[in-house]
Amino acid sequence: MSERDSQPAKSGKRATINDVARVAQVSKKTVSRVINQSPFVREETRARVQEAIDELGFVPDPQARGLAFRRSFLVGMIYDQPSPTYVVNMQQGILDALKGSGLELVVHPCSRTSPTLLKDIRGFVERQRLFGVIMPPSVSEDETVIELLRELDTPYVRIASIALDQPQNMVVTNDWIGAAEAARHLVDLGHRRIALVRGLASFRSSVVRGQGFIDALKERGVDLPPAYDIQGAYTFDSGREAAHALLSLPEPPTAIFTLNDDMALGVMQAARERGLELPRDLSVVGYDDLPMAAHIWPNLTSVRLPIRDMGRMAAEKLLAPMRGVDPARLQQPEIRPSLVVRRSAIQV
Amino acid sequence: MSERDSQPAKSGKRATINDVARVAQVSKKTVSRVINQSPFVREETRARVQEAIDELGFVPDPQARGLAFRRSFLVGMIYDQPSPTYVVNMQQGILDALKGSGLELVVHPCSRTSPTLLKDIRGFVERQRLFGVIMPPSVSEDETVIELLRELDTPYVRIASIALDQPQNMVVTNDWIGAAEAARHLVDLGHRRIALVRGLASFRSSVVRGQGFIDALKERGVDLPPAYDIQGAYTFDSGREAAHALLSLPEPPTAIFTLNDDMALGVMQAARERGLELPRDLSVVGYDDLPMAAHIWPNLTSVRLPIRDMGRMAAEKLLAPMRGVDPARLQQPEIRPSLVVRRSAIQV
DNA sequence: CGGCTCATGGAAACCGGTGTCAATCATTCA
DNA sequence: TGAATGATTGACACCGGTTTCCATGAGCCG
Repeated sequence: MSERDSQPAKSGKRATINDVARVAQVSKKTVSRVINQSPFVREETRARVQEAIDELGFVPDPQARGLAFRRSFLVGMIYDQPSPTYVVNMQQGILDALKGSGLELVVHPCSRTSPTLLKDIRGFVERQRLFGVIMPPSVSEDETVIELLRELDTPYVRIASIALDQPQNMVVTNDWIGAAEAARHLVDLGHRRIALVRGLASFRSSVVRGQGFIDALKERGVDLPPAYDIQGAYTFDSGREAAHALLSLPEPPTAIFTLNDDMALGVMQAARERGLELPRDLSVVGYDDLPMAAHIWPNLTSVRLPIRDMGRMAAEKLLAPMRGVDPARLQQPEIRPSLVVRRSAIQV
Repeated sequence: MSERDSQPAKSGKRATINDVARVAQVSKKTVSRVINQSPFVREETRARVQEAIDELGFVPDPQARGLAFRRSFLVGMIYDQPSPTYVVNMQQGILDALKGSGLELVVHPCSRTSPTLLKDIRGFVERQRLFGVIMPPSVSEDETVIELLRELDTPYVRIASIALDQPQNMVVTNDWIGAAEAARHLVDLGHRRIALVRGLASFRSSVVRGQGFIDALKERGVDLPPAYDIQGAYTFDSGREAAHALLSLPEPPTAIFTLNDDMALGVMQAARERGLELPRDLSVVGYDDLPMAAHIWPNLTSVRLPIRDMGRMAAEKLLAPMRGVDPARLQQPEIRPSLVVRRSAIQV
């Protein structure tokens, strides 16, 4: 084990604001001003206080500060997203942005179908007096939850595939484009009989992605017959069933686009159950680009969303007021997914 | 959207302990006693106070309470585990146990190789005055971190594959058995040339699992020649390389056991790159039973660990003192993994 | 019936910061 | 030079709980 740092132990006791005040020969209120970057402190005084802070290794107690501010230094991530990869990457992104800010991330999974959803969230947010809340789909699309957060006067940022809210409260992913790219890719490979397996209709992403796919096909002069437009549920099994249905058609598709990777796996499974060889007999394109997409056989062509960056941006929006950032400058460009071409979709 | 509950809005303001005291006609100290379940309150009084609490919907402020207790109501999960599935499941388990306790979960990924590891953790734990910390491997195996937590006088629970600490601080998984089961399974299928791809040597699990595998083979009279014992790194690529090495041997194995599923995928990839057909030409068994194990082709036989339960147990150990549970009664049975038999390993 | 212990409840200080508002200081204007 | 003006700073109450210490009433014994 290599050598590691660690604080000089500070005599076992944490320094308080009073200690700093004594050392710097000022009142605790002035120390508080320095901590909170108040502009009403003479530079000379500020420097003296800062020196005392550094010398004592003083770090203000978040609980005491929070009590006085009537707001904690905790950011809540409320999610009902079932994909572990999505969740962990987003947590990472949020933590990237939170680093050094003194804020911490509290995770709070939930179920939109639970009858106690609102009570749970209210309890969580209100009790902890959260600094802010970040929500990915699909809970980000639940207006009753948003209404609750507004009532509780808690800042929030929603991540979703369409702008449901003011820019400072949204990180928008352009899922239309992602699906459109997939469509163009398949058409360019020569496919004409291309099927679509959608996700849960209750997810906006499913609608937006589906539309992007259909629009792009149309652009290229390809039609999506109703029989090729299947409603899935974002699960492996729903993908499998959809594929069996599609492949039983008198004129089965030569390519299938699924709105997430789990369903793509289900499609591949079904194809093999029917004795097809992949990718020769069927091209498949997924959405999400899970790590395993690159690890399965054949490697899955998929649409990648920069989840971690999305988490980071969401957290930055939450931090903006604290940092005095102009909200207008915050209107980051829309998140654009990119198609990662691998070997599951080939020339027809 | 169906009807949902939600508190009756309580006139916009949260009730404080003073409000409760006024309504119940007692001092705030008495209310405090009721909240903290002090035995020195007459039953009649306690009931009256409880009634007032319920009527007002009073919930004590964790920040104020924490300030007075000099300890927050936050549980930290510190991890360097790269598998999203593992992390999310463990978070779920911890939250299962925390539900209703008033504690929240704060996540804190870290890197054991970072030169600032200890400083980071110290800052996190000390600043937040964490109620406790839960650590899965491999950070749970880092004694410098444990030493730090002891110095900070912060309760912790370690999850690991061997008992590194006192029972109240440990959730132990019996990885020896999991690997042994895999070995027996392969031998029972008729395999004799069985190879092992280990994980990072810095993970205890890799050592324990490897030993379990070797011991069980020996039990069955099968030997593991050095050329069949490959050091991997728990990554897809390391599994792939290991398999290429193994399959280039003059006498290649007919089965490969990898100490996690990612490497199993790498092995499968390598096999296909060499034109082998799975599972006919090579049996593969993994460890972890990631969700995708059941979704890839051929379905991966793998060893499953009840990660969520492990997280729950860890959190319960942390809560035990608060609940006045006898630490002796806490010595839950060791966690036993189970082999999930699928189709990636077949009769030779 | 007085004295004493035990169980309870209350007043006030404290946890470690922040807000309010008035006092102090340095400059500038008349 | 005195007063006005604006920049700095500090005293004190307060955030919402807990703990310490003391007072009070009840029950018990001689």
